[in-house]
Amino acid sequence: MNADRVFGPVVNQTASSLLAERIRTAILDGQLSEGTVMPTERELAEQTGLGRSTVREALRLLQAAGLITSRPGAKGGSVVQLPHVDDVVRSLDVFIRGRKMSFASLLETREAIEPMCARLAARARTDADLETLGRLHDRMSVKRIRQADFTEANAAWHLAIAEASHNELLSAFMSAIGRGIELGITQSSRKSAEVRPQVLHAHERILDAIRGGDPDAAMRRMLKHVHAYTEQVADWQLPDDLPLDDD
Amino acid sequence: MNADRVFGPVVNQTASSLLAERIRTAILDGQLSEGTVMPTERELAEQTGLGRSTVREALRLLQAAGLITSRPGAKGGSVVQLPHVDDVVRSLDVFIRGRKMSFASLLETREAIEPMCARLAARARTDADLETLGRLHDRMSVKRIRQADFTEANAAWHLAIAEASHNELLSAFMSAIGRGIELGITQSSRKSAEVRPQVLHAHERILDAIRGGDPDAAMRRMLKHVHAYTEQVADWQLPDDLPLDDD
DNA sequence: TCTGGTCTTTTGGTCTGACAATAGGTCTTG
DNA sequence: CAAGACCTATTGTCAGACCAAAAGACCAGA
Repeated sequence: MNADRVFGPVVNQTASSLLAERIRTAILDGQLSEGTVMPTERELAEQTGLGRSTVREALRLLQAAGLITSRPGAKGGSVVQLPHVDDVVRSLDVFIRGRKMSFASLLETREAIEPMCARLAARARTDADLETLGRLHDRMSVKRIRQADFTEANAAWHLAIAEASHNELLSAFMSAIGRGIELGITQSSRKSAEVRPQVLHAHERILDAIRGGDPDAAMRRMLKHVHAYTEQVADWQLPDDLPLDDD
Repeated sequence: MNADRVFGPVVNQTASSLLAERIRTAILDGQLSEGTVMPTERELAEQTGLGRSTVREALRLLQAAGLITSRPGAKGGSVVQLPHVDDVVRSLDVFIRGRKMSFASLLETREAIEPMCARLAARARTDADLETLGRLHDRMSVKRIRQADFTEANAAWHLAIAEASHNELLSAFMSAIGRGIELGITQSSRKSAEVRPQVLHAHERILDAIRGGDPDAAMRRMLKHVHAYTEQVADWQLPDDLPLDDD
């Protein structure tokens, strides 16, 4: 019998991370529900036998994960909360920027996610969703709109599609990559003004399918739309002068 | 003029979170590259004019985001590191579990992501990827395999597909939802043994397409596979007795 | 009665100084 | 020259103090 690699490395957790882990699992297992106010730091220190600063470091760990918020003052304290979309978006943003993920990877990911968003939106969209989408479409349709405004409204439109899917996970993914995509587009879109009519037309057709409750058409048209855009970007980036970053 | 709601809430950031934010942007902007050892806590305290405990809380905030690790001892200190896949997976896991996302949402998300993974894998797969996939497939093909082992190997196979796409973001997404999917499957798969031959056959056809470098076929077959599975699960859950959780 | 101050109390936020635990380097000694 | 003792720098933890903020009680004056 081979006895190599039987024992993994011993890590020696810190007290603060152990306490944070205990509280985290308590929250995720439902023992501490949203809105519950935790004991005061001094009480926690007493209960756990740790110092107050150690307890505070554990709370910072949880705060960074979006699982608690702390407020000073009477009736203050650390309040349990469910992780908000913003928290996961920030985490993904750090990952994307930290790993310097390529624009192409982001476009690939979008091409995977958005058609499904459109598909689900065609089923789950509410009247409020349709109203938001219509308003954003109008904002994009303004004649002689400035490029920055167009790009921003475009990003908002795509995000609104994701939210109309009423799948929190997919819309969180879209929020996370949307930022990077928008940034990449503004860097490589000096000639994108000429494709605006096509973009608007594609959006209209997608919106029609979603309004009409036709999941298959919505998905198909969205796939075509984002795929065309990906190809377009590849066209711009390959033949032209390559230095795109200008800040 | 209406003067209501002109002023939003004032937040009053803490010193520790401000410092953490400064360091975070320094890291993401590349001013602090991976492997850099930060100044000691006492130095940071002196440089910033803050107390050491405040500096430490800022470091815990960054540690939770996976941007630094700290080690005691001489030549120790806080070392800058890029966020690892595990960090973003943990964040997503907290989100999924905390928000109690439905099994259906996870399946929808998988249905969006995995076909694209298969598509990209058909282009980017290495020999090592193919070898891993083959080995996992063999593990699943063992006759009279126990259900738990089958489910686990199945999850590993799907994850390996995502990794073969060589798109870090997509494979991170798959890791994150894989856990929840596996859990949901074990809860609703008392009769899933009967579909094993179909699963194995679908996997073989997908693998063939990936080996042959046929992105369209790989994507199409994967879509069919996961979609069929989703329908299957819906069939199981609707007509049968509903109480599925047994722990 | 209502509005705005002022005090009190409770709580998180920060600072200081100390010691423990750890891990790398150095020196001693067989 | 190698094994172990010692040294030292650094994070981990603790205790105690004070500051800052927030909520409620109380009060004064229009």
